[in-house]
Amino acid sequence: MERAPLKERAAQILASAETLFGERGYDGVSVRDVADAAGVKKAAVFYYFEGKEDLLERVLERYYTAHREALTSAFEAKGPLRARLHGVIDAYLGFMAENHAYARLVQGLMAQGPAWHGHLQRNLEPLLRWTEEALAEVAPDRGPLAARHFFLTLSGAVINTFTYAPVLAPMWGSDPMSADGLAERREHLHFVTDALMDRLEPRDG
Amino acid sequence: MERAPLKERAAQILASAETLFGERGYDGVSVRDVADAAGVKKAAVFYYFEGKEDLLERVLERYYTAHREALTSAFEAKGPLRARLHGVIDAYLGFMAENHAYARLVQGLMAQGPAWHGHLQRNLEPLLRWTEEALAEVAPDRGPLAARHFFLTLSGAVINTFTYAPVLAPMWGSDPMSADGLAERREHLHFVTDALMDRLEPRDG
DNA sequence: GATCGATTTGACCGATCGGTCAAACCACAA
DNA sequence: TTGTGGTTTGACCGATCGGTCAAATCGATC
Repeated sequence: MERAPLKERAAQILASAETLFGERGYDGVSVRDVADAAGVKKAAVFYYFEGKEDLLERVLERYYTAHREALTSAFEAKGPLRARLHGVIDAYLGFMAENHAYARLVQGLMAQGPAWHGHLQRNLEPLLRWTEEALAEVAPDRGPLAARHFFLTLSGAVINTFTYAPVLAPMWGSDPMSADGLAERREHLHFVTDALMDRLEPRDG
Repeated sequence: MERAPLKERAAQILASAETLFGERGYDGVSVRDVADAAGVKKAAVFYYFEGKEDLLERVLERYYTAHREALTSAFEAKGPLRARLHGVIDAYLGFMAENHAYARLVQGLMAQGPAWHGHLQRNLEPLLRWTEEALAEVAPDRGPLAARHFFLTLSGAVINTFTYAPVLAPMWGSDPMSADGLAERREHLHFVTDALMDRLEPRDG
C-alpha cells in the first residue's frame, strides 16, 4: 500500500466502515472486513483508530452532525406550519436518501442491547425537542396528541422507508429506493402530515 | 440437569432463545448464552436443534404464526372500514405488547444483511396483501396514496413504538411501555388512522 | 548516503465462536 | 442384574474474533 497522509487514510477507513456497518450491522462486520474494503491491512485500522468501538463512534459522530445540520435549517425556517413540516420531511428524507447506511445502522444498534442506547439518545433528543417546539402551537404537551407521539410516528414513517425497502422491494412493484420511488414516498408523507394537521388545526395554518 | 421429555426441554431452550435474541440480537447471542439461560449445557442445544440458524428459524416460525393469527380475525371482521382499521391497530399493538422481543428481533434481522430478508418477506407479504384488500375501497392501486404506502407508514408507527421505546424512555416523561403508555399510544394511532381516512374518504365510511 | 519520524505490515496472542463426539448417565423393562 | 434407548455432558475441533507489537518500509532532510 502506497503512502498517504493521515487524514486521507483515516477517511478511507471511515468510509469503508460506514458502508459495511450499514450493510451488515456492527456485529456482522469484522475489522478485517473494514480493512479489506479500504484496501489496507488490519493493523493499519488500529494505527488510525483505537479499536472497533472507536471506529463505530466516529461513524456515528459524523452521521449525527450531518443529520442535525440537514434538519436545522428546515426546523428554523419561517412560514406556515404545514410548509415548515413539509420542509422537515423533505430534509429528513433527503438526508436518508444520501445516507442509506445510516437508517439501517441505527435500527441495528437499537435492536442490539442497551450498550449503544445512550449514544442514540443524545442524537434523538434534539430532534424530539425540535418537533415539540414546532408543534407547540397545535399539540398539547401530554396525552395521545402530544408532539412526542407525532415525532415517533413520523420519524418511523421516514426511517422505515429505508430499513424496509430491501425487504419490501420484491412485492413493491417498482424499486422503492429509486428517484421515482422516493418522490412518491415524499408525496405520501406530505399527504400524511396534511391529514394530521387537518385534524389538529381545523382552520388553515 | 434432571431428565425431561423431549418437547418440554426443547420448549425451554426455544423460550430462552426467543428472549435473548430479542434483547441482544441474533449475532449478539451465543449458543452458550441460550443454553445457560435455559439451565442446560451447550451440547444439549445441538441435541434438540440442528444449530443456531435452526434455532432462529423455529423462533421466527413461532412468531409468524402467532402474528398472523393475531391479525387474521381483525382483518376479516365486518363493519365500517374505520372500525376495522382500529381493530387491526389494536390487534397489532396487542400482539407486540405481549411479544416485546419480536419487533426488536425483526428490526435487527433487517439491518443485518440480506441473509434473512427472504424469510422476513414471507411473513410481511400476507400483511401487505391484507392491507391492500382492506383499503381497496378507498386507496388507488398506485401512486402516493396506494395501500402499500399506508401499510409502510402504519406498521412502522406500530413497530417503532417498541423498538424505540428503550431509547426514548428517558426523555419520554412516563414509561412508554407501561399499560398507560400503550393505551395512550393506541389512542394516538386511532387518531392517525382517522385523520388519514378523513382525507381518503371525504364522506363518512 | 545516513538519519529520523511517520506509516505499514506479518506474525502472533488469548478469547470466543459454532459445532462434533464419544463417553457417561439414567429410567425402565426383561 | 443386565440390557437398552433416550438424554446429558465434558472435552475437544478448526475458524475467527479484536487487539498487540516489533520489525520493515517509506519520504523527507541534512
